[in-house]
Amino acid sequence: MTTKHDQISDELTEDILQGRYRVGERLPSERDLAVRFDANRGAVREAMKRLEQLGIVDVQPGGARVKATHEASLDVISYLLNQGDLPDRHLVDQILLVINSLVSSAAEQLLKSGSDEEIQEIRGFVRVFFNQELTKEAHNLARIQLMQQMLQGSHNLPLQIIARTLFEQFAPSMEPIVAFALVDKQRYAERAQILDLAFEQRDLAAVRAAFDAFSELNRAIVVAAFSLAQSTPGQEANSL
Amino acid sequence: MTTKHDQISDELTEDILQGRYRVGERLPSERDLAVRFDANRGAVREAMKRLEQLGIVDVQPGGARVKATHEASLDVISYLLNQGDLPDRHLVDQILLVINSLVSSAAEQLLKSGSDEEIQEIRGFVRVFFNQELTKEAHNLARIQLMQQMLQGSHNLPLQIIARTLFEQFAPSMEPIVAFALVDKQRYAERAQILDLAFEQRDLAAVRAAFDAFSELNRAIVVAAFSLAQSTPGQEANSL
DNA sequence: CAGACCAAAATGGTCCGACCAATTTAATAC
DNA sequence: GTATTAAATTGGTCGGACCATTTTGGTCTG
Repeated sequence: MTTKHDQISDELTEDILQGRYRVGERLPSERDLAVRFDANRGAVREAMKRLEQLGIVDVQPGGARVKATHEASLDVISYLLNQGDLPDRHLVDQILLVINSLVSSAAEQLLKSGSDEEIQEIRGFVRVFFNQELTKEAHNLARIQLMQQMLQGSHNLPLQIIARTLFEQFAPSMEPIVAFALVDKQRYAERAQILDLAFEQRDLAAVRAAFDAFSELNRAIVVAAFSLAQSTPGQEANSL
Repeated sequence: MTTKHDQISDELTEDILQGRYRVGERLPSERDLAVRFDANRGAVREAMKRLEQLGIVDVQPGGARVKATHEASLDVISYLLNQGDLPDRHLVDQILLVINSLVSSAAEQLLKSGSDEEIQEIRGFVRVFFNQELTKEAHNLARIQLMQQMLQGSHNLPLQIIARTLFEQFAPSMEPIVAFALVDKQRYAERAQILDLAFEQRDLAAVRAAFDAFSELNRAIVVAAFSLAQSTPGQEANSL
């Protein structure tokens, strides 16, 4: 069972992100919230601490005030994604773009300062895609691992943290979509060939281009999956 | 005055990030920490909530365990930056790279889906650099504003959040460096011209190239400032 | 001596009631 | 209507207490 202060913070986060409080508005006092959630004030305070860390609330003596979404921390993404039965398509698209950009940047740093061994290692992960007999699950895993390896090879801590944070919120939200994903393994294999070659030559521009082409496929999968998922009646009924 | 639980969480964060606890090791119990900080357990718990949110500690019944830095949240960056009297040069470099990559990605989205009006607006911020008579402060501000406008024009919330989070931690840490910054306004003007033209033609590749060239100047400033700052005896004595 | 077992100690999660300093609100005087 | 002031509210902190779970130590057993 989740702890009480987690329930409280989750529910309040929902409320706020759903816009049930206007920006700048004052939240009920901790004492009132304690009553509402049938909890002790201490538990409420721990929940508030989380909201504060999430960057959606500014708590000061006198009262806690709601902040604008764009002032929030990266961790709000998961909440934003999970507001409907399907994740918000537009937001998913934005995230995909950012991840792509980050991994691409990782590739750049990898090429600039990575050892030949590291490049070879990455190529190993690229070549996985040469095999078109992969199961769908194996293919999914391979895509993720390739990106993670590139991130790791960048030796750029902020980059790694950002990408991981983003991905950890993104992946679970995509669960309801993943069943509809159709992977064109052949095209992946083709583009992996190009990417592998670009790595071999350590040609930055070529790697970026090849990886962009590669990412394009990722995006295409998601787009197609969304269309399928939306045309299929989702048999959920999730409200509070 | 900062609150007590903030002091506690700051001090503990220092300890952990400094490596005074090994990864996986158990932190002292909340009761012991309360004694050490001469505080109530409630205050300690609020501090722990922050550490948990920072992603540097995993607290569970039985004890709180230290996590690895790469599992942390983006907010650790400021702590990592402020561990010496000068920010860590290598980390600064990494951050600069990431920010550049993000803004560049913003430019891409801006070009793809931005209205002509938005492009015009951005160009306004680019043209500021045509004026080589700017004061140093004005020039600093202009650089920041240009990036912010590009971010905003991307209409990509995750992108904006990431960039802002990064920047908010980065900027204050650079304070001790900024005095040593020397700005080559002429080169900025030259490159701004190119960037402006690229925007006018809405040529993605050109914008990216121009912006990269532009960012290169930003990076050069920092590199030079670091050299100056390090060769100048910093007359600080900052410990606890 | 190693391993299974069990009781005691320790730990986080929650609750209650209380006090303080600062802010907010309401009442009051001008 | 506005400045002043007093009262109510709010977050920050404290102390002590109970519970369920986890750790820890010791004991018994093979």
